[in-house]
Order: sequence, then structure tokens, then C-alpha cells
Amino acid sequence: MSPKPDVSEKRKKQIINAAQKVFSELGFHEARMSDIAEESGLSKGTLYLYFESKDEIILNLLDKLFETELRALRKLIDQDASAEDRVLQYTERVIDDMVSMQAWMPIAFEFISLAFHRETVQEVLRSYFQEHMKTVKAIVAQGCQRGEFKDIDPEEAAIALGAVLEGTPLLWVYDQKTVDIPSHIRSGVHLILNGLKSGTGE
Amino acid sequence: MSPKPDVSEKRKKQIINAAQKVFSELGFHEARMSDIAEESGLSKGTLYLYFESKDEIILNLLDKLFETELRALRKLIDQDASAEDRVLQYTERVIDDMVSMQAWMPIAFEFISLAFHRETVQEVLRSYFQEHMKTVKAIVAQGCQRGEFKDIDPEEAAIALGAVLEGTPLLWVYDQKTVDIPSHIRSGVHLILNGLKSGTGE
DNA sequence: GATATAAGTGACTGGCCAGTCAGTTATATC
DNA sequence: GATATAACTGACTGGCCAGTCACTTATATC
Repeated sequence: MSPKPDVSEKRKKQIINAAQKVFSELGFHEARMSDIAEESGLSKGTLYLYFESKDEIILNLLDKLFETELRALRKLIDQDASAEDRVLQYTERVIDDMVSMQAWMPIAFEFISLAFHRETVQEVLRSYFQEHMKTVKAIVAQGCQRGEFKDIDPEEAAIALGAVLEGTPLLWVYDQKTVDIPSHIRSGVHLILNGLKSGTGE
Repeated sequence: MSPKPDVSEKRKKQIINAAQKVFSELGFHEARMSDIAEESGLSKGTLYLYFESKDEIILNLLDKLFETELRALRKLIDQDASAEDRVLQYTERVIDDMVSMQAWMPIAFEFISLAFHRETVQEVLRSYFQEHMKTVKAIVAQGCQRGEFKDIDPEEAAIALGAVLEGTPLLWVYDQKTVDIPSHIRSGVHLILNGLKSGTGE
């Protein structure tokens, strides 16, 4: 029976969106609460009505970032395409994510370096990684069973694929002119898939 | 004819070493100049006799970090082993570096996220990347010429290898229990090498 | 239009810390 | 041991900013 409609969900989104923009432009430390306030069209005091601290905003952003990414990847296991095709589909999903989140890149890497110093952040990254691993391992294991791939530890293959998927954007940070995330992820994954198909298991 | 011997080189090293330890424990923002002073056994004022600012210390550290790594990698091109062997040798060098610099990991990733916001840092990363690329591209190109590898763009192959070499430590940050940097780099590189040798170009 | 209360505000404060500098100590040279 | 000067010190300051709170505004309900 409150005399006003609840706007808290709306405000939270509003603040997180502003924070996303400000953080990716300035980084976490350079970004000021007043910047987020301005960007969101609210006052600094109002930010504190919806979030306890700057840290809480960061953590919320992290959740949102990985939640979006994981949701997109969760619908892949039970198709009955070949293992190779499914790896390629998975790859395209990841590429799509990365392209649409190019603006998030600075934030993503900032989180990674935060992970060394904050248990909570470490946790989020680990569960993200493990969900990836679970998916890819399952696909590779199936490929091995069906004789599509040579007999290799699926975990090793999944880590190699993960390294290409995550390592290519990292190289892009090193040199944005030379590295093109989509095409270089594709060629890297192709090489690994070739490696998985050919020869004998060492 | 100075009445005292010049200790500035010694002091600079002393300070950089202390900074390395402090930064990797606390990260750049949490680390205080007073922490570095204490760790180095000098006073805060003395730090400013040898470095203009905290930033200058960070930049010096960055230089030292990549300089060490690059020096180890510069002696590889003119051997006449097979391209595959040379890639494997190169891989082992990188692994050695990474193992001996495990403690630097947090700093390395902190630099990477700094790169988005500081031109100078970006520069250092780019030249590091390009030196890597030059070496690996040359090896791959030679392998292609000799018919050891299938005909593929050496740049693509070099980026794929770089992605595995840099991406594996990144996954290690995500989940230090699951990922073992040396063995997973090795298996990733093997997969790519297999991919390079087998089949036809696509 | 009176009341109640949710929503919002922004000047202010308390703590922190990079960087300074007036003063101290150490030692080479005579 | 007197002098000169390089090396060093650490209490202090000025600026910055996360977070606060006394106050204002908006609006639902009667």
C-alpha cells in the first residue's frame, strides 16, 4: 500500500548501465561515483539508496557480464550434429558474445586482475570457466567415442580450445591492429580441430 | 670527485625489487609508497630521489618484466632443427619464463588492464607481441616452405600459437586448480602442430 | 488540500596517501 | 677534525573522493 510505485529495479539497471559505460572508459579506480551519478542522470546520494558501495556496483556488473555470456552458451549440448560442427557452433556463439561485448573488454580484464586480490571475483571467474569446460569437454568426449576425434583427454582438448578462445582477445589487447578477434579465433579453432582429427594420440 | 660512491643503480634495483613484491601482493592501487619503502628498507623520501612518481616505478617494472622475457626468446631463429622442433623449443622457453615468473602473474595482468587506459603501457605490450610474432612467423614460414607444414598463412598460425601460450595462463587465473600451465601449454601446442602438419589448408 | 511517505539531493566530512622539504646523518677528502 | 656534499629521513600538507545526512521534492491516498 505504498503511496509510490517501486522503481528500485529500474534504478538499479539505470545505475549499472551507467557504471558499465563509465568503468569501461576510465577503469575502476579512475571512475568516480560522481561520474556514475552524472552518467545515470541521478545524484550521488541516490546511488547509495540502491547500492551499498562502489564495490557492490562492481560485483553486480561482474555478475551481469558473465550471466549474459553463460546464458547464451547453455543451449548447445543435446544437438546431434557432429562434434566438430558443435565445436564450431560453440565457437561462433563465443565470437558473437565477444563482438557484442567489445566495449566490455576493458572491464573484463580489470576483473581478471582483481581476481588475484578478491576471493569473490575469483569465484565468479572459476564458475564461469567450469561451465565452459563442462560443455566443451562433453562435446569432445562424444567426438572421441564416435571415432571422430583421436583418443585424447577431453579436458586437455577443452583447455586448448578455451586458451584459443580467451587468448585471442588477450592478444588483441596487445595489438588491436594486427589481431582480428573473430577471424583469428576461427583459424585457431580450425587448427586445433585439425589436430584433434589427425594422427594418433601422441 | 664526489666524496661518496654513486649508489643510484643499486638503489633503483633495490626499489624495483621491493615494488615487484609489494605490487604482486597488493596490486597497484592497494600498494602504498610506504609499503615499498618499508619492503626496500629505505624511507619514503628516498624513493623520490630515484623515481619521480609511483607511475614511474610501475613503468620501470613493466620494462624489466618484458625485457627479461624477450631476452630469453631472442636466440632461436638461426638453428637448423625442424620447424616443429623449433616451435617446441620456443614453447619450452616460454614455459620456463612463465614458471619463473609465476609471482609476477598478478602484475602482468594488471598491466594488461592498464593498457586500455595508458598509451605508454599499450606501446610496451605491442612491441612485446610483435617481437613474439616475428619469431614465430619466421619459424612457421620456414616450415611451410620445407613442406613440413601445410600451406597456411604464417601469421594465422603464429597468432594461434600465441593465443595458446598466453591464453593458458589466463585460464589458470580463472581456475588455478584445474589448469597446469606447463602441461596444458604443451598439449595445446601439440594440437596446433598436429593441425599444421595434417590435411590440406582448410 | 492535507497527510504520509517514498524518492531524491548535493554540500559536507573524515580519512587516506602521493609527494615535499627542512632538517639529519654518513663519509670521502684534505 | 674540519669541510663539503651526497644520501637519507619522516612529519607534514594539500587534494581528492567515498560515503553521509539533513533537507527538499514528488505523488499516492483520503
